[in-house]
Amino acid sequence: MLNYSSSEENYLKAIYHLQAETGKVTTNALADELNTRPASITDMMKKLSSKGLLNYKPYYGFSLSAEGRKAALIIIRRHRLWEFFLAEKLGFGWDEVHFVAEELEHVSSKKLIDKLDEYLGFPQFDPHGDPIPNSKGKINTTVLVPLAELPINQPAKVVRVANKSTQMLELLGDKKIAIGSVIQVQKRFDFDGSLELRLKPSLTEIISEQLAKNIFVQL
Amino acid sequence: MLNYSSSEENYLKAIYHLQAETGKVTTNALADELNTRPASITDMMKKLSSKGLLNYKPYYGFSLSAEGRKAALIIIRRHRLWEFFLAEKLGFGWDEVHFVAEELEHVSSKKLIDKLDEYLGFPQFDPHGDPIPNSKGKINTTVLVPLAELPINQPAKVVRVANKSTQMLELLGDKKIAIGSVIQVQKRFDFDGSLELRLKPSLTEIISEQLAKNIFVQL
DNA sequence: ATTAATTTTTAGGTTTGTCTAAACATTTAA
DNA sequence: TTAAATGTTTAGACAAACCTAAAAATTAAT
Repeated sequence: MLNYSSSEENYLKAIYHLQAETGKVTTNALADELNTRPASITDMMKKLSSKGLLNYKPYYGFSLSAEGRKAALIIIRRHRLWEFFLAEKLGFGWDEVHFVAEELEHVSSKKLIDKLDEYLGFPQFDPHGDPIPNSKGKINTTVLVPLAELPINQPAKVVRVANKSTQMLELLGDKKIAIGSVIQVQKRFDFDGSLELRLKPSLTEIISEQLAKNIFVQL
Repeated sequence: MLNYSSSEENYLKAIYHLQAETGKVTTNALADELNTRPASITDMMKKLSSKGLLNYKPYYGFSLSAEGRKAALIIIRRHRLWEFFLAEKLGFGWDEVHFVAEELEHVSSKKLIDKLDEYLGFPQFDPHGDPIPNSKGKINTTVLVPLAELPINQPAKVVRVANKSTQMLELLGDKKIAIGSVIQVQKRFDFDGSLELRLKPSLTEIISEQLAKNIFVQL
């Protein structure tokens, strides 16, 4: 198993995420995601493609090779296992785990990660509901329904939140929405896409369309 | 609290250890400890002294400032807490923990380390018996007796091993010596300094002087 | 007390990962 | 369908952390 620098790992991860979320990976989108300049992206793309981790032709965009994808999933595995550890064992809030896991994910010992996985009881999802790849880099990719698209009066369970910002997680806390919450959409306001949710028989909340797009449910 | 690069942290730690073990810190000794060239040491000494972490005058050697010492102890704290975690919670062997902790120690979140400390039950010693500094950087410095200097027939408990190499830990495993073992020196062979130890009424072992110098006991 | 050996520092390079500014391609709009 | 806007790449610099080779300072030996 090869070893990559922290920078290389961050690029691989960012490419994977952009590919999964928006379908296409462009120089500017990556620069934006990684808070770097487009020129730095071009440089790193050359490097990673020379290592066979991605397919790249100038001006034609890029995508992860099979090897690059696998490397990205290993890094994502580390990240999510550490997030689980921080939340479950050390009592971190789900809005705090991401930042610390960004550092821990670059510790590269495979044995460490596999032992940690075992110690944690082979968890399937991180605290935000994202699936944790297994030690071979295989990931469970169930397609989930964004709350914004849930039919009226159809009960469903919150299983994932897509945005990890403190701001969003604070808002969710305020609305009493967490992973596992069972929700029903009582009304959809077409004007702005906002939703009236029923959380418990006696508890309803109004949420914006923007928030609803970041909450994923399972029927 | 300031933040240092992994390299800076490794230098601080190495200086601390050399200072504690041999009393003096020279350019060559440090280069040796860190597997770098003397020229690199000089470069970094300039950098660290300009940051106020050590006292340095060309050709006059160097020593940690109060701030540098505190920084070093924070890094050592992280290292030893991770070692404890790896051994205690993940089931790593004591010969495996050092290497992985070398990476984990550079993750800089103070909250992470303090929560980890709490989770582990505020351990006082790492798996090799080295004391773990507290969150303020204070370290317990009991002076211990090397087994090589233990009087004949005086029972004592093994509390620390100074060398962390796989080779030494393998040898200790073979001789059935571990932290906590109660030992008596039955005979000292002046020719080569080797010792005949009594581990249990029915178990004696011969060890070299070199090994005996790396084992520390408490009466 | 010179000379020799050793240690430390300086001078000048290299690699990695970043940057700015300018050039080049592609896409969009008039 | 050419011009403008946008997106991407190249060219050249820079800082961090390392290196080699040579110079300078210190220490040891005759």
